[in-house]
Amino acid sequence: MDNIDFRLKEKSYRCYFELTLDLIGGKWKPIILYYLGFHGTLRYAELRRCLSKITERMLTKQLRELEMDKMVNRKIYPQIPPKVEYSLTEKGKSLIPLLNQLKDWGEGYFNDNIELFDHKTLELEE
Amino acid sequence: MDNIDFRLKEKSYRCYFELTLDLIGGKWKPIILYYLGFHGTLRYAELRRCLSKITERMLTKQLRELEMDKMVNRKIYPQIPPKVEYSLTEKGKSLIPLLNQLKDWGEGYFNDNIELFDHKTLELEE
DNA sequence: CGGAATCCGTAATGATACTG
DNA sequence: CAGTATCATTACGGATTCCG
Repeated sequence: MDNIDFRLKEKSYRCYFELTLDLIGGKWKPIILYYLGFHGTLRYAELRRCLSKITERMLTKQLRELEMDKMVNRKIYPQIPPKVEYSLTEKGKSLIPLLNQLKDWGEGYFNDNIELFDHKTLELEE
Repeated sequence: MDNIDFRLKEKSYRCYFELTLDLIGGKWKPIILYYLGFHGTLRYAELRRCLSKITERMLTKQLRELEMDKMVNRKIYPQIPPKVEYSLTEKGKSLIPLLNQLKDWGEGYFNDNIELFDHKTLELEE
């Protein structure tokens, strides 16, 4: 049982960048936000397929935190079998341009150092 | 003894964003890069003070990886007591505008939700 | 289908010495 | 000062079971 209260209350940061990292940093949150931004709306199992290496436990945990922080919406369809859709909130969407810039930066890094990478480094699907 | 070879060789990513995360993601690299960008050049102990909660082991490990990935320069002064200065490479510097945008985003999040934060959340030093 | 709960093993990280 | 080495702790992954 995590705190229902605001997650970040009583935390302390030395600069706004540290706050940003607490909100959207870590191993999984950036890529979850990126794929949600890229696809718009995804069901739980679709999201899981996007992040092929994540475990269900971690995906659920990260989604709950992102939900608490008002970064993602969780829409439950009360039916059997259940259906749950995840999407970005407005706050979450405001992050998309920055995430895309980071993706472009990675592409630039790749092109600038292409001789160092294996030719199978990228299996792009976009 | 880590591999002297290129760290990212033989890895595989589904999109450039995943490559970006492998280069500069994780718990410590973003904030290390941010503070190096903010201050320009920092000695090992100065950097450690910036990231008050990092252990020496983690700081060293992250710096070595960033160095391998050509994100950070490590300049050793052969003297006693030793002196080592860290700074961003050109590739690293190209990231600064994006990191600053992320900082601004965090500031926006804070201002939009200021009633949810404790008044002691930020102890800004900038 | 979308989880939650559990048990267990391993990998990542932390705390605390200690050193050239 | 700038790290290493060692050991302890925690986080995380994997598999399984269960449920509305």
